[in-house]
Amino acid sequence: MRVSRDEKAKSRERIVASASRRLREAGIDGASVADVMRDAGLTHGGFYRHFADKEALVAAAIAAAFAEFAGALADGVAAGDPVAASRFVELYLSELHASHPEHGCPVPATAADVARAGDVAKAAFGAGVNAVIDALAAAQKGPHRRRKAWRQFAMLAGSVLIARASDPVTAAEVLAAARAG
Amino acid sequence: MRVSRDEKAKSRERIVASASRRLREAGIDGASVADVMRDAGLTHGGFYRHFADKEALVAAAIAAAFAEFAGALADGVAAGDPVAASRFVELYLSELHASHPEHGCPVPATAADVARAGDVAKAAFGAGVNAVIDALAAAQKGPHRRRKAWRQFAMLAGSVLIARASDPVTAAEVLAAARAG
DNA sequence: TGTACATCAGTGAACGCGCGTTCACTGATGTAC
DNA sequence: TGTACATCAGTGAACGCGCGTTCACTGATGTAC
Repeated sequence: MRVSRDEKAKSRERIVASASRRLREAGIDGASVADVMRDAGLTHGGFYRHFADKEALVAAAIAAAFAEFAGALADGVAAGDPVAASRFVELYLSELHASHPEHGCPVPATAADVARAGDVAKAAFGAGVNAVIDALAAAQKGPHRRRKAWRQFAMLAGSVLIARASDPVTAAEVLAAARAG
Repeated sequence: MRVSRDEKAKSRERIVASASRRLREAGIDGASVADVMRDAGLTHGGFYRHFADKEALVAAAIAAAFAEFAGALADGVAAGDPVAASRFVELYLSELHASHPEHGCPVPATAADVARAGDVAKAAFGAGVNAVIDALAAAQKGPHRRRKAWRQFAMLAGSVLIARASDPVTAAEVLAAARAG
């Protein structure tokens, strides 16, 4: 049942896309190899034709999640468009984003897991978050744009993180406070 | 081998303290019942004389972690002492805190896990984070103190979260940016 | 206060389960001539 | 271009392992008289 090189590349893409979703939704432990492969339309045994081990998949999935997120962000806030920037903040702090980690920012969804993972995953995460900051720094004004971008982004990610882990009343309060900033 | 009511209460305290440390260090899945009980000087079989299931332990451990953290914070920043408040920020953003989640703030350490847990854990988390905000709001100035406290705390927690999940260079950058804020 | 008995905190073996990973196998793809 | 053979993507069963939870048992504690 060997498939062509093209088919293999497409399989790999589906595996990584599936892992990137499941990772954000269920965490590293919750995204089992069998589940990820099933989502990709494959059985679990073939996994090791694509990745050396689960850690390699996690690193690829983190990179893919950031590429998707930072890519959309860079398109939106390109050239310092202030309307796009404020729309990004609004969307980031929305109930929709808070309740759908699987399609959202990788930072609140995966950072705690990555903090306990190996250097390969941390390198992928660091590169990804730097790309986000690059895009956000372009939308800042005045000096110290990059520092400002870090602080703003940390505030956004922290707010969504707290909202997701709290009861509904507290979740609404932290998101409203962040929107007012 | 029955022990006295006093001894049982002490056992429970040791179990919760051990769980609160392990939870922050290794996450919910990483803090196994057997490990927690071993840390408390007991064997795993007796666990169910203290808790209905692991979820109940997690909720108790979250409450304990916040009580320890918010208690220390409230002592420090009581009566709006500005020196204590700035020392809190400095300590929160320190390398020491970033590299020792097991003795640190429960938010960056446990929020992503709690977001995937049940309502009991979320209620404990929400109550805990509200206590932190109560203490921090007292140290803010001007109107909208509570909103400001939420934004500041989200920025702090987000920064430590990102630092822990990143390569060392990125980690140092995000903490430095937050300190400059 | 003393005695007899019921309670139950803690022990350690056992359970079913899902995990990451390995392996023999299949048969279409890719390659050498 | 056509043929013979090696490669290897994907399948599905199997592995060892650690997990949360259950259970029979022990013997000191707590209680009823």
